[in-house]
Amino acid sequence: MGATLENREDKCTLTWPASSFAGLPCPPILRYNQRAMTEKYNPPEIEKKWQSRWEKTRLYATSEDSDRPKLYELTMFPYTSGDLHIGHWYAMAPADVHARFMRMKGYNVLHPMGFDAFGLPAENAAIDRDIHPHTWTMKNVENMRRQFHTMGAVYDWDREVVTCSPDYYRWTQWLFLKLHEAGLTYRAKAPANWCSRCQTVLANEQVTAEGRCERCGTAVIRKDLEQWFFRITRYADELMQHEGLDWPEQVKTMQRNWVGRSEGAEISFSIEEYGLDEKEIRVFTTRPDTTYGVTFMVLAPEHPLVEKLTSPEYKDRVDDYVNRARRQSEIERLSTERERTGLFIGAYATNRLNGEKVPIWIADYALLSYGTGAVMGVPAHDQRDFELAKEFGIPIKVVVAPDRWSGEELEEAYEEPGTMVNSGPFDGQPSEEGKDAIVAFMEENGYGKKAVSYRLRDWLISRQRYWGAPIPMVHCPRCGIVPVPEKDLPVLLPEDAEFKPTGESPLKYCEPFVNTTCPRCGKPAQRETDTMDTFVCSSWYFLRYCSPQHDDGPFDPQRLKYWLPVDLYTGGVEHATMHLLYARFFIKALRDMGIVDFGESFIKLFNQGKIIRGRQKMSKSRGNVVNPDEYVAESGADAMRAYLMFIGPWEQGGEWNDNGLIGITRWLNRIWNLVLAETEIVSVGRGPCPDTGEGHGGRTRGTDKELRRVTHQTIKKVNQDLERFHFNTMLAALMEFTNYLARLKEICAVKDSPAWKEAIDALLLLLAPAVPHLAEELWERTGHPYSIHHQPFPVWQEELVAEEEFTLVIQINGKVRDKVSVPVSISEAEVRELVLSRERIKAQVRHPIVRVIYVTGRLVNIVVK
RNA sequence: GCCGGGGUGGCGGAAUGGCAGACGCGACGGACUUAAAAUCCGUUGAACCUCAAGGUUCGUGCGGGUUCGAGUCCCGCCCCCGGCACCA
Repeated sequence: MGATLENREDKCTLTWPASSFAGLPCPPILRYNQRAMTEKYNPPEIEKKWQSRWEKTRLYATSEDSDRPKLYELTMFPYTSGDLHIGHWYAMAPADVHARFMRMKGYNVLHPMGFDAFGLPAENAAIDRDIHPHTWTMKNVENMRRQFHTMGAVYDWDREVVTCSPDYYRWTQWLFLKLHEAGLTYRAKAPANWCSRCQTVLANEQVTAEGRCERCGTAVIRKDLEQWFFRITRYADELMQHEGLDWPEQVKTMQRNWVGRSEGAEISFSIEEYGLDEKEIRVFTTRPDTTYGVTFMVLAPEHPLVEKLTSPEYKDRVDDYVNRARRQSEIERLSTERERTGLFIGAYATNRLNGEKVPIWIADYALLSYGTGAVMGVPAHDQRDFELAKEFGIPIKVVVAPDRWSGEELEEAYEEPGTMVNSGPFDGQPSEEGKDAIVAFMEENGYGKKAVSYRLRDWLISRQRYWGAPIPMVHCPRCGIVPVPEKDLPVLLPEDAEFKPTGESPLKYCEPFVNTTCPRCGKPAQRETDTMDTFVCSSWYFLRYCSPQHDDGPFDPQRLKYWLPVDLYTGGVEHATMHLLYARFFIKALRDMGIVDFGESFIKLFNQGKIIRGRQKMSKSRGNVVNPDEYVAESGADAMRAYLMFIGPWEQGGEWNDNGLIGITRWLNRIWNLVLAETEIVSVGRGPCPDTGEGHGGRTRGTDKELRRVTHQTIKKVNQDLERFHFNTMLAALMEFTNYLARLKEICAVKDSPAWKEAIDALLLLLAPAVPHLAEELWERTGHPYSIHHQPFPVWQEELVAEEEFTLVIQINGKVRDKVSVPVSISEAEVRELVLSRERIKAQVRHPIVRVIYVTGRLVNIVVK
């Protein structure tokens, strides 16, 4: 144990605060090997110890009878895909740190966890591995739950929610029935994503960006099936509003764009001459001002009028085109590089504004699901129409003149506002005014009106798959579609269904499930065999956490009233237009039914970034996944938690790097040694800090006063950073504090000083949210009662934070030329005098001084000619 | 194409319009060690001047502007990442 005497002179240059100890008389001290003195920091051991103690003492159990203010902090629950990967840690660990912080700040914090457990991956795994989806899922849940425990989070596991459990999906079904009662569900034929190889319908998420089946790579086609929808479009306008929500601008914008409200007009074109029941083709347009420029009509290939209007000589070609369009997949569409296709169907419609007869075409750029499924073709003022017209020689009629336009042909569609021409009585009007004028005119004459159209479609919730919540409906040959009575819920998912892909819902072939009696007439009937989209399950799970065992309804209203809405919701931005939109719709619908009394569930939303590796997203196929378990076993959960936070700003994500973890591990070791290493051995030459010691700037150095100042500055910084999710800079501040304390300890006998004790206690308390196990262990070892996580978070005293001096930066023409330490109380006049009397400055000010700018407490800038 | 978010040392990243590069990694030098690891101390944006103490110039993707002063604000571009993309 070779203790060495050293000359103190060369060790007194400390870095923080800037040269704090410079100028102190430095007696020689004894160096020693701390590691040899002290028990080693052993993360796996202490983490296991505290995790089990926290659990035994139910440290994180939450209740509703608290006199503290409530705070509901929620992290998006994970899908039960197998195990918790580093991305989950990145989402969960910092959120847990924040929840712990708020707990210590005195809030009654609900920070629950659960599992999104229904869905296709389980079923696919089942098919691949010949294992039941339930078995596969529950095995994953168990594994993920175990992994969550190693993270050391504050989750109250009594509140766990697993969406595939009958206790849960019973209420998913109940909510379906409520939506049904409210008229928010309907059944309609709709195209589904169909993989002809797997013989199955795919969810949108199962179709790759290239329009292929995620599993086998076959191009997905569309197949019409009777499906259930939720009328989310009824809430389109409200979903675009985010009043009172503290959400990222990006998400709000994405949702607004997704809903895609367009204002315009619905205009009717006459087809009376064909003697059909339908006398008109209705179109939606945002440009009623261009109605005089219509030179053709376009119907979506699937439009019901196509069959009725097609003249016999065009029938074969039209059928062919329609069939091709139906089969067309996204990939084919993209590969055609926007080449316009279309076909004249041998019929005409009349533009009632000018009496012109225009040919009716079909083209795949007209979508049945948007607007009215029909478009008026105005080639001069819509690029798609323009391309079709050019391709097939349809006339192009300019009705909105660009500036300085003198009748020449257009190179491309002119889509900007202009002056109306070739528009009868409307000639000469600015086109923007013409919009209203023309709609008003049409309205008077009964063939047009103002209209709004949305990009948002109703939510297709049917899945022709096994592993989901059964839709609680019965098909009765006599009574039609009849809802299952509430008392008969849940409609249990049968365990023994054959879930191999056959192209139809697996439940269809499960006779004991299908065959039932009609709840209305009591005669034999069949159950609905589709299951619900998993997004239905996740649209209300945050309500269930309030009272997960409640069996009188989806939640206990009293407890819901206590906890909801969620104060802080964190998760990935990828859910902006799916889960978050669905959940908002659900809550608005429940509000309108009087089931809840609020219309938004997530007051503040925060999106963390993604963690990548090798500049790429982590994925099993790339082989770049980081398995957190190995790192936890080696370095500990505390190091993992801290490292993930230290990578960079939470909202930006970042790259995983093993070396970064090393730095954190070293730091945690330094904390361990700082707090625990015995100091008695270091006795030679060691004396009390010179409490009245004067630094070179007349400032006291290495004193209790300074120690307390640094302590309180750190407390302030950590509080403010945690408040704003600035975990990386919070850790940097704690590292600086640790470094400062370690140096102080080395030169002064600080052990028994109250300021030192305050500093170490504060350090541990500030560390508690980020590295809960280490903080708890050191808290115990420094003689405090269990548990540090019941302690209040340190609060700074502003008067202790204040510096007595500051470094005045002296600039000449904006360039730093000198610095001097001055008391904070210095007046501007004194600054001027001091600065101008300095030799260095005098020497450099060679020209007349124009101005002197003094920024209080910071710098002075001498402006010379 | 449209909508977001970015571009700062060798790397991850700090900086209410006021000392650019905190904190960490890496690298280099030193202490300890038979040696290595670990640990500790120091140096570390670039170029230049100086025996030295120290000093000068340049520097936050590019080009302009505002300002006493710009990584930060304004205008015009370039590049990277993410999302949306025939929505009439």
